Amino acid sequence: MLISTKGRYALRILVDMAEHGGEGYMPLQEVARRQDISEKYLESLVRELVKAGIVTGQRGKGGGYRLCRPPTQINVGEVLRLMEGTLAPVSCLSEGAAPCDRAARCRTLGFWQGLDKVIREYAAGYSVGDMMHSGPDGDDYII
Amino acid sequence: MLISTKGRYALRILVDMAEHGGEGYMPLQEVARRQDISEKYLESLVRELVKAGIVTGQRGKGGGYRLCRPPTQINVGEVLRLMEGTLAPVSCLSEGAAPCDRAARCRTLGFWQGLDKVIREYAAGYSVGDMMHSGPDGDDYII
DNA sequence: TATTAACCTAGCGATTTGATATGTTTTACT
DNA sequence: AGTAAAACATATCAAATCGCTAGGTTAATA
Repeated sequence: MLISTKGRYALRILVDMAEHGGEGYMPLQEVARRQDISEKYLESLVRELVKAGIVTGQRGKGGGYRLCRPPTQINVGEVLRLMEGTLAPVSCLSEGAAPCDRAARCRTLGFWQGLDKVIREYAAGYSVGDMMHSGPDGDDYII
Repeated sequence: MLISTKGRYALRILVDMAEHGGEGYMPLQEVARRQDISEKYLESLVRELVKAGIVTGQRGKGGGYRLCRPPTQINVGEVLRLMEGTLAPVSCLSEGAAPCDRAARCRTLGFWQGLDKVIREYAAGYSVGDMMHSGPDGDDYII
């Protein structure tokens, strides 16, 4: 499985905030209730989004989180790479991985590089804004 | 990470056998030495390939394994799905996964379905035969 | 009969996953 | 001033998975 709950939940949080958040801050409790995910677990995920400058938090009563950018400016690949550490399908293509000493004569490397490319390109072409009015079967996804 | 050593090693075994195997059977020891992978670990992987009818084994002296089909007839997606259980990027798209009750209103599902599709289509277009004379950077991969 | 190699089963340390628990600090409202 | 709400922080943990290793048994050949 390429993507764990970290990446999946992070996207659901962001889309939820994009859909239901207005001008002000949205408490995580509301997101957790709507998305039916443990609030405490979401907290740990959102903290990463804060560190990365994707959302920002406001403490205290009336506080919560909100997106730092318009949803169309939040790229899905960026979010997934942040939450999962990498989007590479195999470890030898991870960012910062030690270069494999078999690389020059590896018969499978070309395949993995190609796969990595299609994944990265697909994700790069998708934003949180694209997801906002999306349903199953890509009914509004046009490349 | 989408693919573990199971999938990666299985492909290396198959390409190795395609390249170095002639008419007869090739002992796994040779593959392990050339590929620098523990023979015992390879055994457990090859057994799955045997069960799936991709390679066949011959016991005893002079025995070993050989491909059941020409390399161009062995699809990479098939091998990876076998070894990894699924090629789906997220659990809700795995073969035989319980359908998610949020599916109808899930904003992220369309994205995942699209990603699943590009991965499946890419892998479906690649065979072990394609890998045989391949190097890094997809120098011989043409869609 | 000895050797070779596939076949089989069990287990195991390390890591990751998916949380839960228990707080502390900041802010706004009354 | 006091209280409630919410972000922020740290530790812990059970379960699963990964990447092997160990120690055999069975079948075929020379």
